[in-house]
Amino acid sequence: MSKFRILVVDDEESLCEILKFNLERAGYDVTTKHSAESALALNLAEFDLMILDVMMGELSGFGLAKIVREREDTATTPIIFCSALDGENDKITGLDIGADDYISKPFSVAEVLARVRSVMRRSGRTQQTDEGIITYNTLELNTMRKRCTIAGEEILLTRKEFEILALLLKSRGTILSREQIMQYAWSGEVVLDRTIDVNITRMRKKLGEYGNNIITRTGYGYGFEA
Amino acid sequence: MSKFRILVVDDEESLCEILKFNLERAGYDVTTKHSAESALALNLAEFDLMILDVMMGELSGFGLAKIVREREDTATTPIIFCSALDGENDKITGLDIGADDYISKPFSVAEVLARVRSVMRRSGRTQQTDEGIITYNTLELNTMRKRCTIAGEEILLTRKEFEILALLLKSRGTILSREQIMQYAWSGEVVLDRTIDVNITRMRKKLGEYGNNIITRTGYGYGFEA
DNA sequence: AATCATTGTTACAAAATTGTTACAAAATTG
DNA sequence: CAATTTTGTAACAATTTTGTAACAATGATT
Repeated sequence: MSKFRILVVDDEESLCEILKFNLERAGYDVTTKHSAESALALNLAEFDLMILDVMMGELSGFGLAKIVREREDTATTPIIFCSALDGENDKITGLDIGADDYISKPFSVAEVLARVRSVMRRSGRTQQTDEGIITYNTLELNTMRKRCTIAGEEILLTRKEFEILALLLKSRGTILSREQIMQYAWSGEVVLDRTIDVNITRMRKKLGEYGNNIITRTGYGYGFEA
Repeated sequence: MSKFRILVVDDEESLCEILKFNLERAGYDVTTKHSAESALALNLAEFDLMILDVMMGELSGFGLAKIVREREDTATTPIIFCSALDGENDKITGLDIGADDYISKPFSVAEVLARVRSVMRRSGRTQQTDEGIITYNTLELNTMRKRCTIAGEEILLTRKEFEILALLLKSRGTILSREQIMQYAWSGEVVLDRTIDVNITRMRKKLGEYGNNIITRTGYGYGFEA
């Protein structure tokens, strides 16, 4: 399993450690640096996401970000900025979004994780099928091995369940009609609508918390949402 | 065609930097100012869009907006307000002045980009959907997700409500007869006229302020207006 | 064959939605 | 302004849609 690699650049050492600890626990591969300059010594192209402090030594987070953007091999790497609290910046906290994002200190671990997930989702990196792996947070579907894991723990899904989940995850954010789901997971074979419902129910149970991510839009169908 | 020029006026320096960084990356030409007074020193007519903070020093964003509206050469420049206050009163004042959009802090970069795109679309008189998303100010209908949001906040619409609203928004500015609405949202199925009225009522309630945009033309039908 | 996991179907309960009606309010018309 | 038409909307009823347990059918495995 290829983990997502995150680079954290912040001059506050303790903050780096906290982020590293928590992000690693969430299944990410984390590298920390305490200055923009030392970060530049790394092969930046290998990171999937960067979390940069805005206020840092000579070269600020923005400065580093500009360099990252200019390099062809890192031009599209998502960046999350964070900056120290100064009262006014307090206003900018909260919200979960995508693309490049902004977090102001102090922030909660949950907040950072939410941002990271969100950015990952937006950038489509979670969908890269390099190795046929689809992930959402700690939920992982390996389409080659036909295996599903949550935080490394294997969840035994049956074939139909796996196919449906794979489709829902790949189409994350869109509501799929039962027709569409049937077309994909049953390859055109015709079964009753209710069969899909039943399979959804069975899957939700197995997925625990993640089961709640499978949403129902009455009258339309099902979808997978954050 | 030259780049789209955006003026950002906000006393929060870090926020300006973030907006500038991201908007520039999105291909816009961005100028930032930290007070309404310093913004007035610029040739305002050269901007295609302004993003103004409401709360700022002596001359507020509203004050600046009024001046912009009064000047003949900037009277039609689109304005997006942002503010930490999200009271209804603020919102109304802003929209009365002729703001094209309103974002309340905290907001995400993605949100701002979405609004900017939306304003550009409208000013370019190309109303319509990109990627199945229909917007009007902060009201957004995502036809893939079958989701309706107002300033990012989800509004739960039922299927019929969603279909009707989608039709009204797509046909913004035209009055649609109940026949037409029925044809679209009920796919030809026949129900009483009054059923549409009831669905309109239900929707208006859910949409809060935007409910007022759904207008009644006695004897004709309904429409969505600015 | 016996056992087991998977899958589809069915039936019923629960939830959500939609439609209808009745009366009040508003708009229009004579 | 009174009469009439049209619309707003609360309340209720009907219908549709979904959740899910239970069971049956299928096919794989021992």
